[in-house]
Amino acid sequence: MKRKSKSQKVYDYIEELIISGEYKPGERLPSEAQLGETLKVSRVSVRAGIEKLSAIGLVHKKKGGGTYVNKPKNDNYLSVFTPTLLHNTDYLELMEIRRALDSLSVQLCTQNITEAGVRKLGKIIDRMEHLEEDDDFFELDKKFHLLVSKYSKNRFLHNIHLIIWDVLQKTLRPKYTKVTEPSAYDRVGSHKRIYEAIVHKDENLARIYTVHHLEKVIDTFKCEYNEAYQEAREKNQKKET
Amino acid sequence: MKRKSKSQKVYDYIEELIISGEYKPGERLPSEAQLGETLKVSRVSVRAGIEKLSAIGLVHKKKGGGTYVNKPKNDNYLSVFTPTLLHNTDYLELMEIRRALDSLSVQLCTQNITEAGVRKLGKIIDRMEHLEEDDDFFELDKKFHLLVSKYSKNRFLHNIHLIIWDVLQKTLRPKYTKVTEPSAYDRVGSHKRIYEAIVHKDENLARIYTVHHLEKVIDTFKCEYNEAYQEAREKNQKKET
DNA sequence: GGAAAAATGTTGTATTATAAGTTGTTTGTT
DNA sequence: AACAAACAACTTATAATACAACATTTTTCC
Repeated sequence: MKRKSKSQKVYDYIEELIISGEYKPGERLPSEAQLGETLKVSRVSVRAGIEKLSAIGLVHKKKGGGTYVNKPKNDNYLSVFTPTLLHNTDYLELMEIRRALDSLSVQLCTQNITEAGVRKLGKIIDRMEHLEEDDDFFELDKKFHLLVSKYSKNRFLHNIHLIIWDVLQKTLRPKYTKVTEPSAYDRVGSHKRIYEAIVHKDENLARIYTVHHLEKVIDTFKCEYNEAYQEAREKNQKKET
Repeated sequence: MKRKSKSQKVYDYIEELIISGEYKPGERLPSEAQLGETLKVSRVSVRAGIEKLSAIGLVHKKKGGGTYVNKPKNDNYLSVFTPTLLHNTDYLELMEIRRALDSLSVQLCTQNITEAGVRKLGKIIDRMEHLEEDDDFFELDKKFHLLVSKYSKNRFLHNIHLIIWDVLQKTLRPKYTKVTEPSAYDRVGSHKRIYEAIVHKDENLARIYTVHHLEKVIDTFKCEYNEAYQEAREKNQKKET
């Protein structure tokens, strides 16, 4: 099953090191030749991989200079949601956007959802209520909101949600349970309230519950935020030049 | 000033032909060798250019098969806003998203804007009011809303707006004046009302005016929409297989 | 006619070579 | 010592060629 191409191997390798913070914004990557040696692939494959990274705005190349990790401020706009940039404040910004977009998508969803769609949502709620380990809740949370956005029948909206959740999965997953643990009960109830509003075709109520739900998540995160922020500062101070 | 790289040349060339509809979704591109011959560049450069197109999800490659233009349904999610897909209904969907995002950004903008920012917005309003030719209104419209989103101090939000306006510029610019012509007076007034609400730090009013503004644009477009839809249908019928 | 096999076309990777830009060092002059 | 020019080393950009891996089309054979 190792059907991964060489260029993809390079791509994944570098992406991983950027996301993990091994390569920091502004820093220069090893030369193509070096990377090729490290990964045991030819320079052609290295270039192909880096080309992709540069296309989505994770890095940029300077002829004769080298390849550099992009800083957040660069608005090569395809990097709207490059995973690297998601720390603390960034996460809050993202949730603000979700508050706006989710309330729209739940509204449209209530208008357009089919009976089959309602059944699918119901199943997710059901699984949320009968959950043993906490590990799976992220998946269910994701599925629920993506299903809602799907039945909004707005393709762009759905795609944006796909991106957002992909980013959340990559960056937040590890600390997710921690973040939402205090409201372990509410998180199921929040979703159930939204679901029932959709069932009753009450788009206004669904929207209100969605906003409430997200504001609760934001609040919960803000409590953790101070901790995380402190940790980050300490870490940075250690590595200060 | 011909600082365009070979790979960029390839990228632009293919992108243009895809956007213009020369290469249609599902269609196979000429082989790398052929493209190289056409553009007088080596296969390496062709591959680099296509690599980028593939990274942002405009095309996909099949080893041994060829390179194909992606269909809209493919949710290789970086192609959220690939210009090609913007026709009629898509435009309405996009405006729905704007209604949600612009009301958020104008709200945040009102909270966070600086005095210098207010002055910049004022200048744009001023130029809107003293406009001779219609040609420039799109630029002013764009600048106004991007400035608002910039002062929302939410980087993701701003980036999404950058994408949206880039798409609008590429796809809608030609027929823009036509679409908004009926409301030639209102379009200045709409923006001015928003601006003044921002000046008076009334975020709620600013939000309401923004929603009104966008709903007006949507309505105006819906009138044109029927015409455009008819044209599209006729065109499709001609090319029916 | 249908299936197997061969031929052809296409992308993926490797190798080698050269051009062109960047950076740091050395050298030479004052 | 200070400064500038020249140089060397490194890096990305492009090119040309070759072959591998996979896909499609054509031919061959039964």
